[in-house]
Amino acid sequence: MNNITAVKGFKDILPEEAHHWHQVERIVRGVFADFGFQEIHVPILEKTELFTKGIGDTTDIVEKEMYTFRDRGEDSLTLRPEATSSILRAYIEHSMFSRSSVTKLFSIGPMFRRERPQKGRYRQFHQIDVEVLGAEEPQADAELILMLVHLFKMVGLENLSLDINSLGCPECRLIFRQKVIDFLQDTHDSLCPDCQRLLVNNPLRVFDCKNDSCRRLIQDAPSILDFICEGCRCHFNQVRTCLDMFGMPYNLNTRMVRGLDYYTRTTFEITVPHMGSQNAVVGGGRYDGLIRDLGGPDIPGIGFAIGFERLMSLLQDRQESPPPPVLFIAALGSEAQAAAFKLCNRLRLEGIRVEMDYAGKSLKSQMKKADKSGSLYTLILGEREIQAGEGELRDMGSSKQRTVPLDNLKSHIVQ
RNA sequence: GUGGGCGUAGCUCAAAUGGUUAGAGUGCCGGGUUGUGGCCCCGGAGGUCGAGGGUUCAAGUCCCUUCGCUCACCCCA
Repeated sequence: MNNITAVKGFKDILPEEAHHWHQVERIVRGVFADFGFQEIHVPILEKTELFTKGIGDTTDIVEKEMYTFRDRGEDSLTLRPEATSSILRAYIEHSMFSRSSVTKLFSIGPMFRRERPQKGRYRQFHQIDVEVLGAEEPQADAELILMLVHLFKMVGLENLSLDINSLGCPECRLIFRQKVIDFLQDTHDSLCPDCQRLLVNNPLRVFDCKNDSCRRLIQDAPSILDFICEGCRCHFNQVRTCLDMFGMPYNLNTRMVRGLDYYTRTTFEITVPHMGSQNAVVGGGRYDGLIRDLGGPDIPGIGFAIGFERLMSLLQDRQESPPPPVLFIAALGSEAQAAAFKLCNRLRLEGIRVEMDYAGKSLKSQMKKADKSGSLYTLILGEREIQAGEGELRDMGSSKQRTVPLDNLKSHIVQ
């Protein structure tokens, strides 16, 4: 087998799976509509600069996971590793902030990260991305989380674990950052090599380490909530009050940090057990300085991304099959075949799902095919039936059969 | 980037210590049976045993190399 295969980590979504995706998308879009979100399509290719500025140039994503190349010797371009940067770029580029004070957007599409593929992790994967731009109020945070949980409920998932935290603003985070460095300095040598490196570049991410010995050290580390400024503390408390108002359970996880540098204040994550370290189905948070950093006005924002493949893997048990055809036409002989071909397509134009076999095989073979397709009815056409302008219509459920006129077939079919 | 597992038919897998023309189930194609289909029966097509090299009279099996897949670490959604 020396055939050309798909690129490593890039997956084909086969028809049955695509159908399941579509079902979930429909539900998701319905929820977004209820909450006043509008869809935006942005390109999958952007100037590299957008991501180094947005995500942060010391993050793993930017450092070693992006698909970056030169466009025929011109600009450095990158296949987007996440959607927020692109959406904000579009928001700024089209001055969408001047249309209304608050803009609610969603987008669904592929992202690209060159990591080693694994269960629940692909190099091309899909995200459902949601952004609220222009709302600083804690209500916006709570509302977004409410919608998220509602969304999961609507697709049939409940009792998932919601973690929330606040990362503070750049000012108070700087103070906390130093506290962490001070705290870990003494135990520096006991940290794993990765964390030793992180301590210099991005000390908060040491909290994310799965290494047991690092975790033990971190247990006694200071909590960020003890160091955030009055404004951030107040904001976060209001978010929590709102969540309580909705009766929404959550874990306060002061060790949760995010892998993208742009996050500020409220962050949240939905995880599911038994998914190893690929357990984050949703990640999100506030990014109040990002629009400004990308060259736009100083407008606050908050959003989240759902890992589509991970979401779908949780739904595996309750997937419906694509709808079967309503009618299968089995034709015998070339004359009947020709008539069936015409009839088949005429009915399709009238909005009925019809299938037939063009190969002109034996009746048995065609009946087998009809049965396999799961069609509700089968119409049997022979030369004799064509002459008479009628056909044998069989109800596949009851096995009852009757002769029906071809020009009025539709009225005999109960869809 | 690091580590483990696995590559035999479209799919799921067999083939004891190396030993004749590499098998089964399922799916596909055809035929028989049947109340024109489901169940059952018969037949057919489909494999360079991932690739390359080595050991041997003899390699799917042993050794080396390589490629691919997969799982975990890492990271993230």
